[in-house]
Amino acid sequence: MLHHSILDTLPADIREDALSSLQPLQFEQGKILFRAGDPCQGLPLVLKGTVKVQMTGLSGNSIVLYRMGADDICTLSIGCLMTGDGFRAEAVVEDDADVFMVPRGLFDRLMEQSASFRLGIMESYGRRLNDLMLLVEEVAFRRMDERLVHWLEARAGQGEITITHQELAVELGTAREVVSRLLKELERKGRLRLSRGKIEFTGSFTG
Amino acid sequence: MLHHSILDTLPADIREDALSSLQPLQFEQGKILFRAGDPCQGLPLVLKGTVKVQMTGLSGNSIVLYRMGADDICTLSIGCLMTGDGFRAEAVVEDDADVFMVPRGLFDRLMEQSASFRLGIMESYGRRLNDLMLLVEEVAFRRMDERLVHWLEARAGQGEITITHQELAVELGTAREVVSRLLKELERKGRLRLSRGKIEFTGSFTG
DNA sequence: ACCAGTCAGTGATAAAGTCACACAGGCGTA
DNA sequence: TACGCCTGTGTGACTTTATCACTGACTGGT
Repeated sequence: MLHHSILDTLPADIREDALSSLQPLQFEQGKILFRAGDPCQGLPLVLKGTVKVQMTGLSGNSIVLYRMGADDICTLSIGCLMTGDGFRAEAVVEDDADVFMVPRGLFDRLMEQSASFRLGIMESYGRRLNDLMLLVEEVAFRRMDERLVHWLEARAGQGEITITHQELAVELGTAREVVSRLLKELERKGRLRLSRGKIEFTGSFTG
Repeated sequence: MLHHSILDTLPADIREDALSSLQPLQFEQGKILFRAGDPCQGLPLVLKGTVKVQMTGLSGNSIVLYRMGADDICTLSIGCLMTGDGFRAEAVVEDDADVFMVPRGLFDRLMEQSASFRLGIMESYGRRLNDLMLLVEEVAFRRMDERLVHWLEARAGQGEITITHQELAVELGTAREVVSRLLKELERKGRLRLSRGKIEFTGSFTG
């Protein structure tokens, strides 16, 4: 259970070394893994749960940049770990999470000694860059109503979701009023039903 | 002159090995280093010149994601190199550029053998992630007139710049008409003078 | 001088962001 | 129970940005 696949392929001796110095840290939903400005304590390997990474602009508005799930690596931390700069984003635990915090020294050792570790890190970086590039494209050129419907469709499985309009606005990087109006429009069309802090999907939603 | 600082700090023997297998490639202004969909041939180390990386959305609109200058590394390529996926963006040479193309095998060897090379790669990745995060914030929350003025101010030193409204629109990820209108507004205020393919700044621009 | 291609300007309209405010639901306390 | 308080939602008015459609201006080649 408490296990991360980037450690799986390590040679046995190195893995022993790594695992012996790592304790899983537990974070409850809502906890902040790190805030903007915090120095980096180590490279978080997510074992379980989900964590969202969001940033707040000078305007005070926020936007979710990406999320991490089980087996993910918080690649963003590596840069901060190397340069000593503070984070520019914050990470919020969405579902109770277990995390290995890999300190700088161990990270350096693993990078030196394991080709598979290096590969895992490089792949993670690549994915993150890709995510961000796609996000830029989406924010710059896609229509908000489409983005909203797309976001909802990806989560409509359960029949309903618990989220406020404000939180949804941060997901999409827009204003609360815009979300309220677009949702109201969808309700008028009969695709969902709204109540305080909750969105219920009607059968016709995905269709 | 033809030199990249990530290779400087390599141990002498490794550096010999690397330099002996690398030929600088020359690209003229306007040349495409890679296009969306292209497979990755190697990791480009930029020795000289500047290269901009931009992507085109499904809508057909484009936006410049970041630029690379002398001593920069095209970190985006690493992910493609690892996974074998094609690029999702394209790289266009802005000022005549010289580039070392580091093939997969050499890259792996350098990552294995040199801590300073690893550090350089990690730092480059960190910077790129940061750039993209800031870009997301800018695109999502900043006003277009401010962004345009900011872009112009950063280049107003020469007194005039040669660029079309369409190219400027790609820089900012907006439509050509929007740029035309905002520029016209600035001209009315006396901050610059417009002519075909050129923008001249008046003394009052930066003030 | 003419033509084709590129570049720039602009009106009309739609989409999205901002500001201001009203009201509703839920919760604790007098 | 009644009152206030906080959070969440709805909406009008207005500004900014995006999109569509079209016009005309500049440039280089024949």
